[in-house]
Amino acid sequence: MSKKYPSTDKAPSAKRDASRPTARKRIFDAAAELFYRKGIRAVGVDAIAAEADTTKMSLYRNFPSKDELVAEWLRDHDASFWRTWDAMAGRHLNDPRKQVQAAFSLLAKHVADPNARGCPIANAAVELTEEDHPARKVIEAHKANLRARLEEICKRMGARQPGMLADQLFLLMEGAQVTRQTLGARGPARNVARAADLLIDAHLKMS
Amino acid sequence: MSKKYPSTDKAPSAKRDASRPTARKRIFDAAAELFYRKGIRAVGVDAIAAEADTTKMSLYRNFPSKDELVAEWLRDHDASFWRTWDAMAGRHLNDPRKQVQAAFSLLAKHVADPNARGCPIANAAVELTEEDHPARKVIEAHKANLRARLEEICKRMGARQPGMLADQLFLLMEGAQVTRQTLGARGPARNVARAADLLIDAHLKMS
DNA sequence: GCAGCATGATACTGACCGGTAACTCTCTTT
DNA sequence: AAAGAGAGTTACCGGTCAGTATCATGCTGC
Repeated sequence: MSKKYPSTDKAPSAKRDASRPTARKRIFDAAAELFYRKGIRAVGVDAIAAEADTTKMSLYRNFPSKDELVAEWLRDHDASFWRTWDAMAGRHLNDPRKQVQAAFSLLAKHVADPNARGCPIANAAVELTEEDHPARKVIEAHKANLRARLEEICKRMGARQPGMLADQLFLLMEGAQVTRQTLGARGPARNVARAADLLIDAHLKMS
Repeated sequence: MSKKYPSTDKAPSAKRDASRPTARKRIFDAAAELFYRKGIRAVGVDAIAAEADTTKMSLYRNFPSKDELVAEWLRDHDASFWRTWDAMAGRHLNDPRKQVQAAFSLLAKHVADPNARGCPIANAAVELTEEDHPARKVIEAHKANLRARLEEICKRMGARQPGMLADQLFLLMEGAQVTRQTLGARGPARNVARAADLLIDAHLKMS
């Protein structure tokens, strides 16, 4: 068995198929799925290539290194995160309170997903400890941006201490994502939206 | 060079020294430090042995496998966590509110430590995704225990919905630990104790 | 028809992974 | 004095890690 198919056999084919995504896309999608589900360090480039139904060579033709592939995955997640966020914000343009509630509602829905394993960017922060890893600046920029947008909304809600409220809402968000991975979908993460409401009320009553 | 020291050379020595900790202890301490600082998967058994100033063989004489060493490290952390917790609780035996405040004060102090990198048990939950990893039951037991103790205190504080308040305080704790790793010691984690106070006040006013 | 390009296949490097075998040394206990 | 236990040393195992070289294949635009 396995004698590198003599020429009589039909060629391996399945080469060019208009409906088939490019090797780059298949690799990227496979990497995203495996990194998220199993963790970054737990997934090797061979496993990614196999899952993408291609070879390591195609991976290295399309991405300079595994580390850069990881960074690219996180950049992609960052972009899609903000697309979702902006769409949500656009639906409640003049109601900052509704914006926060919608954000926490999205979070609650994500955390309830049976396949959820927290925030890929926060998880990467835990796994990738080298200071010069290309993913680190993506991580810091994303979280700083989220924190800034929260503060902006808190200001528009009229909070007396918008920075502090933003910090506290941020902690709830991050806590829900990581708790998903220890106590599951039916754990404390369920109550994250109600906690946010309570904190907002408390801050607005300070005015 | 390196010709397995002819008998003329003094023996490698440095063998038995009463003041020197046992190989087991040195290995355990080195593993704890490296796992916490660099991450579990980022640290190999060779690195642990080298840091402990011994060899891999001594590691495997004292621990059945790396996975078990990891689990043992987390069990040790769990035990010392509860020793600290119980000491704290003992200082405020009849004042549950002071107990929560003391717990969050300890958390705030830890998060401010320049070498802190979050909760080792929560970090392990992010890194170790295999369901049958021996560390997983340590993780789940520890976090479930923490959640239960919080609820007990919330009951004694007279909260109308002690389970919900416990969930929300739990989210703040976990959020502070993970945020330490993305936005640093001067990030949102600074305000975790004040958030807890606000949530408790809000819940107690429901009565 | 032909050039260019994306893809595939196979084999390889050197380093590291977790884990083991076999032997020596030294100190402690009896 | 003998025996045993703890520890150190060296060498090794098969497997996987990230990353590369080389050659063949097929599709597409000119």
